[in-house]
Amino acid sequence: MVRHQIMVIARVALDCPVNSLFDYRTTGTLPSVGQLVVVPFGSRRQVGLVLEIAEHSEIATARLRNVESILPVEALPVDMLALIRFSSEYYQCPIGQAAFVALPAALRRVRYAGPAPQWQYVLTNAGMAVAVDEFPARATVKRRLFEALRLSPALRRADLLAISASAITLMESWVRVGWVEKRAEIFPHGKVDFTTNAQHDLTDEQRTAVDSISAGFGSFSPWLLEGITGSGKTEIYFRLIEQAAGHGAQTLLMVPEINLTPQLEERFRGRFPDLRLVSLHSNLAEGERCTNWLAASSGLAQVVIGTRLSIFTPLPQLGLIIVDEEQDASFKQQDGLRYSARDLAIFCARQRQVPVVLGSATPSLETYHNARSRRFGHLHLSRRPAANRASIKLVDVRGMAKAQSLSDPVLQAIGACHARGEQSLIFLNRRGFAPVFVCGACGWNAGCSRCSARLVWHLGDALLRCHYCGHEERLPRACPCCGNQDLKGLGQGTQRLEQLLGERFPDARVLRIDRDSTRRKLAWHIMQDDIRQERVDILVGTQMLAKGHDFPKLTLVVVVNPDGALYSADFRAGERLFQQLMQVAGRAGRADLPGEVLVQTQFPEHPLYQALLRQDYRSFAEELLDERRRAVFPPFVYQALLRAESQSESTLMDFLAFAASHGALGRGAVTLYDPVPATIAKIAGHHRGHLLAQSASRAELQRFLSEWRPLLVERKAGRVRWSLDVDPIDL
DNA sequence: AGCACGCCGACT
DNA sequence: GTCGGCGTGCTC
Repeated sequence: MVRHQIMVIARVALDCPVNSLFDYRTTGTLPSVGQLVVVPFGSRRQVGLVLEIAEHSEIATARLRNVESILPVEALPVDMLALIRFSSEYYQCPIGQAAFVALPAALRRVRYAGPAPQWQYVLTNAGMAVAVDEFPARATVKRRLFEALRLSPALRRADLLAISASAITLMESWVRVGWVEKRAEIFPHGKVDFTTNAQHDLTDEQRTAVDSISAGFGSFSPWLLEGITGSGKTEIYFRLIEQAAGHGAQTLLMVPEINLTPQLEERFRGRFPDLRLVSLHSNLAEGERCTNWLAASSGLAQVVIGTRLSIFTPLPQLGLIIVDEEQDASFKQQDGLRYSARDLAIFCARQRQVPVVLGSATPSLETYHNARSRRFGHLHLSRRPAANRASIKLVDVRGMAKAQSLSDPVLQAIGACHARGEQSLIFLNRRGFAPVFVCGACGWNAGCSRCSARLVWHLGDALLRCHYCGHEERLPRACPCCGNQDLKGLGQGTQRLEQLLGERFPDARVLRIDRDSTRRKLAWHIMQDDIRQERVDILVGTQMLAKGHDFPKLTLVVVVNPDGALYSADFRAGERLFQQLMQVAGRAGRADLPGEVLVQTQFPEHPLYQALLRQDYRSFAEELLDERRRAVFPPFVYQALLRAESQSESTLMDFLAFAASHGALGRGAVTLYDPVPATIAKIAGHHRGHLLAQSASRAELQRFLSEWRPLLVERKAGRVRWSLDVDPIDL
């Protein structure tokens, strides 16, 4: 008698850009949904995620191959699988690629054998007996490392790297001589910090916020927590986390920048040395990230601090999600699975029935609108006490000679600040010496041959550099167009400001901080230390100085001509400018010193600046919302952007025209606009273009996209790289 | 994404 | 005559 053999099929998501699962036969131990398996795929073996178990397959039996093995990791819980499915559908990304955004790289290795221990270094009794003076005075790394060991109960790999790249080798040699013991532990104990550990009383507003949010523990409740720098948001987070942990619940705290996690982590550990905290961000070593992820997914970690990717951490006891600086653009992934971690946080909170807190001084209009229309609760923290709040002033530079980049009032303020022995920060979002290099005779200006962008003059090695493709060329001596030798740089870059300030204030120590000056490994780290140790008087820098860094002696912030954004093509430019200016203003005068912010502008009467003067984001946000409602822009409409690029302009335009010809799929509920060239129409020889789809209904837009995308995938005519960006934040 | 198969230019 | 360019198509 022929026994009918029941076949069990595992349907597996694999990291390849095909929006379907792959069927495999199973032998031996049956994998379960959510488990990671090793499967043969083409000529390779790959790790896949089992998403379904079935008894039949559409694929001919002869073509089916076997699941090779099951990785020694717990299966992903169903809510994580649901999140993966949702983000794949919503962001129009193949399921396999969505699945693997979630996993630490170590778990994607076919050879994964189990969790690697995470080492911590602790001084032994023998080590304690060593005096720092036994090291030669010039052995600075040795001294610093040893000092760090004595001051801290335990050092992790990451701590060592922060001290020096060679610290690990050094530490291992101390392990061998018996000064240091190496332990495998996941949760380092915080060094108790009595300054932050002091239980300061909450203000009434803070108390209200904590009580309102914690009343919603155990149910979905979204909150906007609005409050400027220094208004005490972090304290509210801490109290909530403490309460959640008290109930045995885990908290996910998301922050925008990798650089800010160690700072917050330190502070948190100091405050709650006994809470088990892990951090998750892409700067962690592969092993460490995996360990931390496992600690979170096992429920062991009570708190996870991380960047956007931490939204994909399975948290079995999740009780609270906090998104700090929710308006920050870094919560939106800009390639592959183009997710918004903030929006997914709201999805997760609903799915898991937990509160989600969106904290911001200057909320995104999307969030602000949600709060205003009562979909979100709205909590407000007043400004910090007037005594140490930065005052903002506008400096009208209309009619000022163009060449003069810093106005007299600004120079005076910098001088006065320096005279008081305090630090100032000059903020200019332009690297290099001069952004335009022109011929005085014929008007020729240096452009990039591969991009539709101007070359920027950089001092030092006397180069013209393209900020988009990295192309560099020598500074020409004569105009390549007319031979004239009268070539000059127009406009201001950070290098030119640095030079100017150096000449103007010869006794001040000027430090420039931008991507160029911090390119070297650890350079930025060292510079931050120099600033804190007051070895610097005047800082000149770009964006990167705006965020989070707390320099107590910094009391003056100057913003040089940020007017460009006022009349930008991007409808979000104004919103972003205000947010950025408030953020920069937050750098001035913390601690006990009053701060001052000067904004040099040609449009002092512009409503944005007028609202800024009053430090009144709300009235400005109201105005912007009104504008958006009238112009039918987000958040009153939903958008998806098709981004495409090709070496051939005509191939690009053909593709976009093809894409644009399917407007009928929208059934009248979706508008497809005409294809347009991107702001920078060509980068590194690739022409770039966009096509915007828009609808008043999120569901209609989704339905449209799910029918539209397969048509675009099908079409193969010429080399076009393209992607869909759902809820784009820059057009 | 990789990787293999498949048809057209410059080389030992 | 081949080596190799990347165009196209497939992976259960």
